[in-house]
Amino acid sequence: MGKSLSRWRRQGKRLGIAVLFVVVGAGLWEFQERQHKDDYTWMGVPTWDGFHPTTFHRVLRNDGFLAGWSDVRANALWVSYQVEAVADDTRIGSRPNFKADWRTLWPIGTDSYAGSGYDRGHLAPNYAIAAVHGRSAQVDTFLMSNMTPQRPNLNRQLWQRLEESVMDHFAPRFDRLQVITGPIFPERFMDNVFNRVGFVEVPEAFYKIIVVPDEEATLALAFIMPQDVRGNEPLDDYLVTIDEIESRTGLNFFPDLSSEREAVVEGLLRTQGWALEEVARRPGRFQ
DNA sequence: TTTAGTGT
Repeated sequence: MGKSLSRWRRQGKRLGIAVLFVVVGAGLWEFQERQHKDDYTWMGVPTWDGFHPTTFHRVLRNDGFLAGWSDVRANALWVSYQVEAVADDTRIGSRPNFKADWRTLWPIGTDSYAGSGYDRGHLAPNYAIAAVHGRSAQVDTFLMSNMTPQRPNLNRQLWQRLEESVMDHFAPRFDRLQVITGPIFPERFMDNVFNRVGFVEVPEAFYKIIVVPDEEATLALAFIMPQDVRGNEPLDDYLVTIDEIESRTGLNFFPDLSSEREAVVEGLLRTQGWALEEVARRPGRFQ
């Protein structure tokens, strides 16, 4: 009797220790996860309301950026990263090779865009991530989970000019920026469901949100650029409010923003302070 | 090939 009681106690103790390990481990994991998200986002990662297969996604952690991966669209619905001003003469390492990403589940190979007429367009950009976050982050931007089918005129010209403006014009003005970028799909899922490059659904447009993450004086600039552009259009032709991007993507950006500030930051189109006119017509590098 | 790529 006494023997079985002490064995029971011993087992109880072991179980207690195991539970303690799980609790502490889960707590550390959660802490680390939150830390990681805080480093790469501002006012929370994008969320969505209700259950919709087209907005449902899971967060992939990369070095230098997060990606909200949709298994339904085989696209990242958003990528989130921060940049800061770097020296004018900053050089980055040579372009890494594109790389398949096993986390996507879909077998998206580096050659799966070949002959499609679409470029493998970066969502989180090579240059900005490399210049700010280093080589291993740069390598992660070449994961196929960070690619989306983009028409060459957009990717190599208009979109490239926008990305260049972020690092060469906006970042030096404000020191630090929060950027969220991603694809936009036609309103009706069935209209576009078979419009794919391999497994990857082809977006009709792309958005980029650029925010000065200042508690008091939040400035935000947002763009939507369609696939079919010539490439030399002025950047400010594509300005939109964050609200418009939210309504076209079904996502909620900066969910931790108070509703009063959200109304201003997301609902109004304010370009004061950005000196957009200085870069809007700057030519691209590749034409 | 200056921060974007494809294709030979």
